[in-house]
Amino acid sequence: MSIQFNTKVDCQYCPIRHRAVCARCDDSELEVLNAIKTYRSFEAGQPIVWRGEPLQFVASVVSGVASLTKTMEDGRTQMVGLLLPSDFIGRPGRREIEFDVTATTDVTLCCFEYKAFETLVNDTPHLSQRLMELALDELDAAREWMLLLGRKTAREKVATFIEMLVRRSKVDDIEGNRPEMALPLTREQMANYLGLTLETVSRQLNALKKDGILSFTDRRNFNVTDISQLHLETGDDADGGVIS
Amino acid sequence: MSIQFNTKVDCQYCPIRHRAVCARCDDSELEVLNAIKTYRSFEAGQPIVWRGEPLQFVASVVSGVASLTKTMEDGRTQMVGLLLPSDFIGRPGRREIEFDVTATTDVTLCCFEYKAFETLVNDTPHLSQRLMELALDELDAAREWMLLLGRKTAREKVATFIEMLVRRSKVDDIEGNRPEMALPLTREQMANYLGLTLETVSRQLNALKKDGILSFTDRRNFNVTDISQLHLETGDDADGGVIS
DNA sequence: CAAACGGCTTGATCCATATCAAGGTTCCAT
DNA sequence: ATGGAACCTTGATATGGATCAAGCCGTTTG
Repeated sequence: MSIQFNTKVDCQYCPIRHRAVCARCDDSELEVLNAIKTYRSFEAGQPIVWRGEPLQFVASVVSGVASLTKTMEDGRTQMVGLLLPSDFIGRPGRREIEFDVTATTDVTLCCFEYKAFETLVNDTPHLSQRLMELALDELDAAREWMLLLGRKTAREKVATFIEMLVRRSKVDDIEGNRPEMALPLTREQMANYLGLTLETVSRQLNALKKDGILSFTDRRNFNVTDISQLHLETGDDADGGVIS
Repeated sequence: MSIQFNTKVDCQYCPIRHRAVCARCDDSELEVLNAIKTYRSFEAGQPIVWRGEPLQFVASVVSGVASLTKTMEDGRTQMVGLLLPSDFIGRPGRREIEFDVTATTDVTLCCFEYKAFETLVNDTPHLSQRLMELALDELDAAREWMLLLGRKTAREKVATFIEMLVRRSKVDDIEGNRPEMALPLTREQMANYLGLTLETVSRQLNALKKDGILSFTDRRNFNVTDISQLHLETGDDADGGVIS
């Protein structure tokens, strides 16, 4: 099965309304976006955009996870970004990108035709400001990841990745319990994100499990059993840790 | 000696006029910038901004090289950016940064008081557009570096660094000869940029010299003797190589 | 001028992670 | 239900780069 064109949800009920590129838009601006947007779905594993291919659309991730990857001639691969719900694909003035975008889980995108969106951005400070914020957030994230790739140990890398997943999908229930979470990536994809091999990722995940920091219900679903210890394992500043 | 406040150069004669944040500005916009700008110099090794400290000014690098570094509690350090002439320090809406900015050579900055600049950006699309371009360029560079840090060998890392220096300081003379260049970083700083140790950097530089790719007049000054071989050593796509 | 210091090189050794290899589990297609 | 493919685990071994160590060079300091 190929790309799905789905029924679109009204912006007012959209789960990413307050974090996506439209976050600052008022009701009338939202109406314009609502009119031109289309939804598309991609199954896990499907390519969304190839490197160098001119973008037909820009989009917000509504649900699911997509990855940005760079590949060397000999096959070495580095993931350079992970797109979670509310993250944005595409930038004004850049019709081409120099990495591949792939759905790593089933993904639904809220798409805008490239040219129409660009025009809209020029007329809508609320959009262009938010786009700048999103770009700067990504820049911060990329630099944080440079520290991880260049200086952290395998254990620190894996712990940091898990902690990031927890932070980005903050949906503790009322009690503050952490519901079970799913790893959105295979061991190999995690390895490509963390600059490791899949064997090392597997060993480190099992080490964190053995040390009582994570528990697994199966290979993809886990709970964080000791969040403050997890934080200590990331190598990041001691203070950032939240005892919950 | 501390920070120097220098006489400022008129924008019309400014060496970074066409690449810096002001690149798209017209004459009248330039006049406004000219009126509010100040020059400051920092000696090699001096801090420019500390992590977490509220920015007093934003600035373009006019000459010299500055670095952005992140440091872990135990002292592990990763350089997350290298600012060469025309690069910009500071972003609208972000009064604090989470890395240190340091002069690695003697540096001259073209500074704008934070609040005044922010106001100007809001009223000047030529500025805000250019600021977005610069941010996206940095994002591209950061992602390129993620590939380097996560997947390249020590030799590829060093070759990539040298090639980047050559590319960014493109000033071949009329014959296309490459004049002697200076390394703007110590071995230790290069190591922190490349995710290596200083010993490994030293060994790889000497290996490139032994293989006839670089030649050194002293420890800091070198020539590229085989630019196409240098490119091959970077591990990047075969086509990007320019035979000059 | 000597001494101290920062930056760099070079050699010897070590070790974290890669690589190689084999087998297990889950899920899907026939 | 059977076979196969994708994914994951685990063990044995190899290795690139880190670490430890010593000494050199050039420059600054006393």
